[in-house]
Amino acid sequence: MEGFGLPVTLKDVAERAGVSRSAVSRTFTEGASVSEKTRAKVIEAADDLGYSPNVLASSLTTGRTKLVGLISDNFHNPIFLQVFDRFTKRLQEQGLRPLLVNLSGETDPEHSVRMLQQYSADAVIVASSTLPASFAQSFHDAGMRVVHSFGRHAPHPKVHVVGIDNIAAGRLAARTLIDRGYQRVGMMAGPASATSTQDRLAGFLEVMREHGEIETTTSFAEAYSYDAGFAEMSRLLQHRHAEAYFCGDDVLSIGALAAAQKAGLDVPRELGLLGLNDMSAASWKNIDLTTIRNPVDDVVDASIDLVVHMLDTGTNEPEAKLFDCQVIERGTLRPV
Amino acid sequence: MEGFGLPVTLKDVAERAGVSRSAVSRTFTEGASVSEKTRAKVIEAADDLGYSPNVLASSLTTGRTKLVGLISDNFHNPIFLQVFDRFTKRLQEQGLRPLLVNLSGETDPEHSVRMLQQYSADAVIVASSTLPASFAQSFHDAGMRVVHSFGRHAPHPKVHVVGIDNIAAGRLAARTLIDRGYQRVGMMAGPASATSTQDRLAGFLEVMREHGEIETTTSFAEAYSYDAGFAEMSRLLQHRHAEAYFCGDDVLSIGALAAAQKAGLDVPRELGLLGLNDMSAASWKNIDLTTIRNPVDDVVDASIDLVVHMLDTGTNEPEAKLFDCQVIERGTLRPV
DNA sequence: GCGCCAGTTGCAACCGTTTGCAATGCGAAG
DNA sequence: CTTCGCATTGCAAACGGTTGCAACTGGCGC
Repeated sequence: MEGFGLPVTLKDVAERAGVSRSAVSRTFTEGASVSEKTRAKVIEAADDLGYSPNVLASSLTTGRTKLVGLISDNFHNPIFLQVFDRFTKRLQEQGLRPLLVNLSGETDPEHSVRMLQQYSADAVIVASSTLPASFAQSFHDAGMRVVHSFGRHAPHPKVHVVGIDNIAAGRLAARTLIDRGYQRVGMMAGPASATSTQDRLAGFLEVMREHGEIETTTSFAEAYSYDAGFAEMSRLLQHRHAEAYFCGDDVLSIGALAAAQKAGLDVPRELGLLGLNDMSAASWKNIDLTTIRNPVDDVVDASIDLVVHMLDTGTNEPEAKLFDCQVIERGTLRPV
Repeated sequence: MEGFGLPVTLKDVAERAGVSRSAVSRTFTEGASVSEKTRAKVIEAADDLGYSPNVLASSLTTGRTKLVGLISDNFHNPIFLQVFDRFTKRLQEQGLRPLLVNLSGETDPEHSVRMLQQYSADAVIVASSTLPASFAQSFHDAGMRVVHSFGRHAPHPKVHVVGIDNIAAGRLAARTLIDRGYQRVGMMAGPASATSTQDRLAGFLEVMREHGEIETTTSFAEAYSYDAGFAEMSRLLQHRHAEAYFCGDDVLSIGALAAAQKAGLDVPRELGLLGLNDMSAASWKNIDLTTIRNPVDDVVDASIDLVVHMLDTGTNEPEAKLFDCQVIERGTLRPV
């Protein structure tokens, strides 16, 4: 059980155990035909030498690397730390290895496709609530197995999608504000280009249209960030504003909250705020944000299930799994 | 430039270009001898077929995978999202690929060593401020190149270490509190087992010992988390407590801040709080935490420089790079 | 004691690439 | 027109594994 620098190979083990290389290979591959006797000899020799099979070499013939591309463009939103945590843990449990790709600004999939092909990744997980469906689809077109996590449910999807039902979340937000009797409401959305923004807004407006008596306004922050939320809310507060806002997500809400406080408004008495995600900071007592919870763990788990299933069965019938959200009552919205 | 499912190999390109496989290989490897004419033919054929060389296969002969293990046990502290962001970006810029490993509780390196060996990672980055030096060293012992980021500077290190000077940070914290005239100070540290905690505490106490006139106390939170900070500060406030606390890190500080507010204490008038890290939430106006900034970007960049240097030159003379910290003035400490 | 079969084993080819080496072509110098 | 040298090329053997196939083994029933 040593394992020092000098890489020990199949051949070394075979020689020491006095068997053929095939025998060694077979004792390390599930369900291959080896007698208990030789297996024992091999195991012993392997342990002595500190051998562990080279996955990459075996991938050449088996075609499986157990590498899974984990692509995201969201390295600023704290909720994504939870996402990465869960993804990595769960993938590891399945014996899969996350190859992390930081899209950071890049919006063209070509480069990522290329590089994941070079590493013959077994599958790709696109973890982003802002990228369009076409992005994930590029991987599919390149012949890779892919699931889009936190993505949008397209009408005729070519790839697996799992996420939250953003339209339903928008509706839920609207109903939540209505139930609390607000007469003037607004949505302070994220960047208009994000698919999540579009859907949340659509759901929100859909319900509000049924309530003509309630004055409804809409605006867009420049990014899903604290600063953008602060800036946008500061702007809104300069004029006649709504009594309560559904914000695109939690960081946006927190920025908005800070702006409200700075303007001397009492939250929730004078201004209501509703977030989305329920990132851990939302529950901090010095934030205490009422928000719609994003069941991150469920989304991740379902994504991994799909990945594993694809890998096991080879099938690729695109599936869409959308989870519902629920509101978490805290201190930034007045009670019903 | 197609690239559909059916993987296209060196051989395919060679046939289409009417050259040998070696020729193709050579046009894709830096500084190999190929004439412009054949190179052109090869490039064209490759483009037509959508070929990109299989890194894994080539790694077999070259011994380089361009895979870098990125190991962390810190998937809860928001500062680490910044860390991952920077690491992934910078690695990508260098043409390296981060293979993310989530230690999550596991404290034994053996498993990770094994798996990174199986993938013949070119190098390993251990990104953790809590793991002992021995952890990173295991990778060294297994013959891998490794740098420990955010680690502790050991007297005779076997591996590269880059991080912040936690002892100096502790000293700085002490001086900061002293300068502001606090007469009773405390350190609310993180878990005693974390190396960062030990060093910060040591530095803090070192300076305080020179100031016998100032009453100094120490306590440990159970984790580097909001909840632990809240709990520990709540406990402290039940008895006679210090006028100002240096907290183990920012999340701990924020928990402490919440506890202070809940107890009706005015911060900073009745209680001073000093954090460490300067994670992005610290600058939110509704937190506004005075804190010691952790130059995360510098640490990451220096780590990557070391990795690249090791990969280029093969040398492995262990080096320690420690960065200094500075305090960021905000609203949780009274002015000098 | 013989034949049969299922379970083991090793051989050798292959996975997609790199690379040492020898063979080739070519231009320039004599 | 030789000769020489260098740049270019292809062959074939690696790299560390897997796997189809044929040869072998042993145990069993007859």
